[in-house]
Amino acid sequence: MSIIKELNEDVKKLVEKAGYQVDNLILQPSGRRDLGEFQLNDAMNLAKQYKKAPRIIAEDIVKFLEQDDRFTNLNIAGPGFINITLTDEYLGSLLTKIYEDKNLNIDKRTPKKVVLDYGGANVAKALHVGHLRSANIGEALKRLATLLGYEVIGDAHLGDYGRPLGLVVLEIKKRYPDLTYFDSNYTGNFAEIKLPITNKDLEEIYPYASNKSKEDEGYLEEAREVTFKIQNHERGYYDLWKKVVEISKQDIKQVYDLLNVEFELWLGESDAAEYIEELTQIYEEKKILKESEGALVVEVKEEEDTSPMPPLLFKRSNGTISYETTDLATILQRKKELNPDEIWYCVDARQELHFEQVFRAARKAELVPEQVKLEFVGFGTMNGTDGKPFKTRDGGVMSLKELIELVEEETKKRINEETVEESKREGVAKTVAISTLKYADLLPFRGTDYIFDLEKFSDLDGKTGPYLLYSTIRMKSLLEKGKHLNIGKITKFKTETEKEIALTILRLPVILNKSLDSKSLNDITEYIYKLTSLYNKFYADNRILTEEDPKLQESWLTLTKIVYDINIMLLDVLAIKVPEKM
RNA sequence: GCGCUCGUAGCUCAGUUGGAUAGAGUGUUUGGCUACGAACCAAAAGGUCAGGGGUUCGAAUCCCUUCGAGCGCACCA
Repeated sequence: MSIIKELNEDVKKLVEKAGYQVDNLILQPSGRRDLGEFQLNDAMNLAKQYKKAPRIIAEDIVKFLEQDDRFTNLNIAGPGFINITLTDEYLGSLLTKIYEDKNLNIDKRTPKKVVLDYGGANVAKALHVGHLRSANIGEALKRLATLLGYEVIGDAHLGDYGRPLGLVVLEIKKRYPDLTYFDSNYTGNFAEIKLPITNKDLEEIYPYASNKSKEDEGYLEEAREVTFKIQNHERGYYDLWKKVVEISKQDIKQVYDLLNVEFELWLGESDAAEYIEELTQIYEEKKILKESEGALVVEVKEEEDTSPMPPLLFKRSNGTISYETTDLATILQRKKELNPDEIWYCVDARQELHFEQVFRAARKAELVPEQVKLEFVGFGTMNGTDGKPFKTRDGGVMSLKELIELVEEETKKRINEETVEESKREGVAKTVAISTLKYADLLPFRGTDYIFDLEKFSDLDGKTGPYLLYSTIRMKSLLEKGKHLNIGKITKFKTETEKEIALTILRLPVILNKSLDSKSLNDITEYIYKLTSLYNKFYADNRILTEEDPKLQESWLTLTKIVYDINIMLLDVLAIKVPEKM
């Protein structure tokens, strides 16, 4: 348990001694720092319950708080706010403990096994700016949950099934009709046959085929047939598709590597497809499937629904499998192979209805036990400055690779040539560019749409990734220059800024848990900026290495180390790498 | 039509189970390197929290309503 939580418990006991019962007591940072460091609002809430004036209750509580020598400057303000300040000695001792053991500043949770579905990559399509959010949020959530004690298995859940692949294979057939893959008399092993196609070709072929299918009904019908053939493992078609997936996967992985996104599993929709037969059997046995307009559906509408709730499309009238069904099969697969306590889906908010249907259909067939939580973690859409989904000037969608390169051009210009040796400059420019993108992307609340402004994303000053990297590197540099000096105890504070830093450090456990509760990273991105900017103010106002008071100097160095360690830890949670120098 | 998410400074966004005087960044104006790294620090200016009503000690936050925006509503994924 964190030391700040222990302090909360102690205060709670004192309140109980005063004769009042509080369920969940939390010392909040005071909104009036001129009156105290923390505020306790419970007197107002207790007033109704105990039918007493809130100020009387506050006075009763303060009487007991006054007996504890860890507190000072206790006062009551307004309707009954109790302001509490910690003595310098006590505050310093708390920080010293945190320096000695980081775990005293984290509240771990009861372990759980979670499967996290994120990324959103589709085969034969380049990752574009719209894929940034799922990758960043998913990866950071995974790391955060792991830090707080969960076992999290990230799955890329590759979009490697369905009509898009049918379209790609069809178009390849049109362009290369003589490929061995299309020779039904071939008896050898298709896996050994080379495909004269690169990932670049695929990225061109898919949009072409997709557009053509919208204009040409016959072409679309052919694509449906090819999709059907692939889904039924027809020789040649199935093997060609496998090959296409392999080529595409390698390219996708490269981009995720750049973003520091690492999946534990690289399963795809097609892997879940192996469970479709078993899935169908379950639904048939439980008599859940219904025929409707030639298709098989699952009714998921409930009595109390006020919103539209169409049935889940299990099998299309043409015999192909819909993505609703592969998502159900994936749940079955995860239950059988991983048996998680929870499954989280980090996907675009526009898919909410789809997942509601899937979750209901899964419950209906009891694919997972009742207590297994299925959670939709939707994020807002990335729009352009015109408020519509982001497009480049020529109307296309900007690929992630292009975006990274654009920002990299900016970071290259700013590299300090005196500290970074030439051979490392390119790598540093890339690391800094990625930090810019990731931090800007994680800054807004997860659920709301936000504007993708290239200028904002290439901004390197102010509340940005580079600010955090620069400041953290500067702390490290300071610690290295002062490594011969004493470090380890915080016994003195000289200014309010230092106390502010100390109090901010103590908020960490609450921030981490709040962030995991809301499954949004903006609490963490705001927090790390707050902590860092406070430190930078302190840094600008004081000369640590030449300070003559040895106790003050040790306190300052110790404080620096704690802030540095928190930054390193939180940047790692956000999957942002810190270069040695920049 | 039904439903979901929203509307906060010129712009982009925060805002704690409802808490005291609504905050950041950016932009504008201005000051600070012979300095532990200036991708930094400091100061000024900038608000009818979309409008109206309600709940209460207290509302940007909860409820109702009007206006406005984006998104979703089975054989695409």
